[in-house]
Amino acid sequence: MTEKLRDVTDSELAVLDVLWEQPEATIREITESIYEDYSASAHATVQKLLERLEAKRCVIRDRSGFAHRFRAHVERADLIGRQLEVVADKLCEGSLTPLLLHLAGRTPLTAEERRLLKKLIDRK
Amino acid sequence: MTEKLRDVTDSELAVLDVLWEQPEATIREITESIYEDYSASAHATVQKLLERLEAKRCVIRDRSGFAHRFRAHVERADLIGRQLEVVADKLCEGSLTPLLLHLAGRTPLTAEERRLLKKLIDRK
DNA sequence: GGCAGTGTCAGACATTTCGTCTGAGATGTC
DNA sequence: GACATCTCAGACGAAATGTCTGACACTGCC
Repeated sequence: MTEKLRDVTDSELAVLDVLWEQPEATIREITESIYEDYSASAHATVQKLLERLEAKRCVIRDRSGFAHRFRAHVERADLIGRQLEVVADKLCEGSLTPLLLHLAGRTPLTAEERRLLKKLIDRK
Repeated sequence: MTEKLRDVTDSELAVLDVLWEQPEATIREITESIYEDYSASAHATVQKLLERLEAKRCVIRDRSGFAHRFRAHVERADLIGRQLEVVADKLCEGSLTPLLLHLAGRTPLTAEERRLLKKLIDRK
């Protein structure tokens, strides 16, 4: 379904961060969130980032109004999952299990997190 | 210590794969492992990849002989850890815990892996 | 000593990606 | 009509990446 959807850039991520904060926004609003001083070129830059994010299916564009409105089409968790798959493909022949074991061995956890984690593992 | 050590490319990874298989190798040996037919240009390509891997401190070069000999300076697990950190930095403010929880929720596991995993979580 | 084979190294090259920016033109407001 | 605001197409430079060439050094054998 999701087709290609290659990696998301840091700059693109900044745009997505805005869209994860509020349900939808125009280019102008996003630009003002990201750059401290608004300018025509900053606007154009954000426009280009959104264009690429749309191509990557990370964003949905509503063209009905004069100024287009954008909504996030992926959650942060989707991106996390995707990135983890990329790592697994590169280094573990696609299996996520080694990543899980790796993290389990060296991530500092609170007692509460341990409990939750074990519950997740046993879920079926 | 490890300085910059940026991301490792797929082609560079192919070189590292060879070096993870055998303790050390010359450029010629690596080239013959990767490309089906050896050629001067393939040799030069591998040379360049090794040069970059050396700059990234992923490989150690022994210049004492006529043909240099190379050894891996990172383990596959190091790279896994590094990549996971990159993902965490990009998407989870540097924390590995979300990654762990994410994976725990959706990685298919055998009973044996479950057992091992819980042991890892409780260690310490 | 000379020569063929093999090395290293420096650097060029085309391609792609990424962030930035400009200009043309459409649409809205007053 | 004048002006602000928007989209869109496209150019731009910098950087990364994989590939390749040419110049030169070392080894070993005749």
